Amino acid sequence: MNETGYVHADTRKRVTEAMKQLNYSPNEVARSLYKKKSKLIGLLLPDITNPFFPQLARGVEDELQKGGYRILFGNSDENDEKELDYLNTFIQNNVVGIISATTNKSKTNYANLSIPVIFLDRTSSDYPSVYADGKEGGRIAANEIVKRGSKRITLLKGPAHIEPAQDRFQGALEELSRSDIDFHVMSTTSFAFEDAEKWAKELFSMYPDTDGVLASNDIVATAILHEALRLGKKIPEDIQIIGFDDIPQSSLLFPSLSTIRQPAYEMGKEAAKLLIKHMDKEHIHQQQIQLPVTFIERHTTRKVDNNG
Amino acid sequence: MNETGYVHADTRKRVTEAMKQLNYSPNEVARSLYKKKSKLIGLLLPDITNPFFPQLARGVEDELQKGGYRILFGNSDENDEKELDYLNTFIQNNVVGIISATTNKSKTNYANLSIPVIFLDRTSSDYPSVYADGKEGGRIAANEIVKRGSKRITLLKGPAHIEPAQDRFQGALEELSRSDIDFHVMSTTSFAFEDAEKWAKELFSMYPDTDGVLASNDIVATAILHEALRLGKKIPEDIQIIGFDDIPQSSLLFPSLSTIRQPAYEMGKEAAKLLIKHMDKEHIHQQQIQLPVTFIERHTTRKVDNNG
DNA sequence: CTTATATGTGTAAACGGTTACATATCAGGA
DNA sequence: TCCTGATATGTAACCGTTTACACATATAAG
Repeated sequence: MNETGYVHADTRKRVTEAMKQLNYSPNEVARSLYKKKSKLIGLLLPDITNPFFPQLARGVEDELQKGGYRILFGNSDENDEKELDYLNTFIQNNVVGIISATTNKSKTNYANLSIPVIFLDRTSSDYPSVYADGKEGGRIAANEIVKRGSKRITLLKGPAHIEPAQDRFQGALEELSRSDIDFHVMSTTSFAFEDAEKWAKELFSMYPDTDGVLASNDIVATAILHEALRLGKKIPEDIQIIGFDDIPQSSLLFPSLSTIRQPAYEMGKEAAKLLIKHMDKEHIHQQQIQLPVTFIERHTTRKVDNNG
Repeated sequence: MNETGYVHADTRKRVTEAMKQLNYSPNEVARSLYKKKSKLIGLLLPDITNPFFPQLARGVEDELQKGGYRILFGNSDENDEKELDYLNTFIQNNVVGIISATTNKSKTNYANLSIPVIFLDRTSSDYPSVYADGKEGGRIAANEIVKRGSKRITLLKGPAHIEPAQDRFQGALEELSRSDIDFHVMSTTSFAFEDAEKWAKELFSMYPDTDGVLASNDIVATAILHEALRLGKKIPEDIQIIGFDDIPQSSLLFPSLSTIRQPAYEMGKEAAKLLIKHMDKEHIHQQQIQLPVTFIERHTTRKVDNNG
């Protein structure tokens, strides 16, 4: 007997002792079946192998664990079919909520769900979501690199289907357009390091006199950094590089990477908190939580120089 | 009707169509309740935020996903209570198997489980397990650094409660003892980068003339590398460093890190395969799968020199 | 016509909990 | 004595499947 009715202290004790003796633990499956509710939530990430996501995942877990929730986990690889597949098994297993960092553009996969869904690292006007201010991040990056004297900037545009990549690109584009600096845009279609190495080579062969690169994320920035070093360029004297995300390894590079930091762990936590509020049917004021982004000055950018 | 009895093709078609129209999908919870079996497996890792583990996790997922299994995921932080807690909820949710990369020494937590358990990145004589040959890795590392001319070696001993850390230490110790090289051992108690930075400082203040470091893993090696660089040492001329694991960022460091590679992704896959075999009650020949380890020569070690 | 086989329908128990409700006992207060 | 509240016990329906089995019908083979 949990919660209701009159239970004498002695009886309660006898029962708990019996439970211990038989080492009984309630079957969550049966409970879930009757209640049509479990203590499970679904977490869908593009690829846990991408160093940005473990932080997110950990934030989510740490927060959900406090509420006694457990995580059903899947990698979507940004593949619509896989995503739908996971979503189905999530609901088949009676999850009470979903946190998704991946999405088909239209979000049709999520339209008919009767449980709360939080988008993480993704924006949405229809669904609650938690994300960093990518556009502002792009602006900051552009502003900082210009302030530090780069004159021929290459702006890397991330994969078109990845929302946050486009936001940061737009922000940077906006800011660069406002300046009187020469720049060109180079489009990339993946965030994999092996691909990034190719873009890096291409960049320096097409635009050998580039003296500033705004990378679409830290992985791409790392590839650029490597290639620049390989070509004998001095960093940050000959070329400045600013990344995006501030994944853990960025501070470990040499020279360490200046970047725009997204607070990944906090984003995960916030998403979990927001989900719990939704599941508790609390009245929610803020459906969209935008976290701030900060410039982390390290050694791929020069010290700021007031003379330009 | 699945499988049994006579079903006319037409009827089958009518049924599937009806399913589609009502967009019915079977409730796994009810199914699981009756069968006392789910399609869920529990995956327990120390900390997904440690760059070694995402690869493992991905290997596990990719393989299990093929068999239609889904993952209930938890981070234990090598904390016995947390581990036990997750184990309990795993069984309460009718998981059909567990893959664990974490353990209380005695493995008492696993003693009374009626479902197959595979230890991953951990050795065990009582349970099936998948791990890399850490001892041999330690030997190789010691041999390679000696071969390349380091004369005053510091051997870093990882946290005592982490099995693989001890294996690689023993291997290196054995090999160094056999040589006529001076070396000293320094004990560390964590793999966190922030702590590693402290050991690095301590190492160079205690043994300033060290010309070779065998690190307990790549994170620690990275910290050593940083500190050496900060002190103005030339790498690999003044000091050679060999890491362990070959986490993705090791090739991205500057100079890039020579290390002993563990095939993390494959280890995850093998563990999943072995688990599936156990669940299918196949007769298992090899309960312990040891994967080979390889020396990855990069730029924190000198080119091999036959003169010593 | 009988029988075997193919196909379809219907009923009910079981899985392990939760919830509702009915009932029984016993104390103390009116 | 009667009533009320605290405590304890018992019964049954329900959650959505799976499985077993009984029964009905049609068609083809002997």
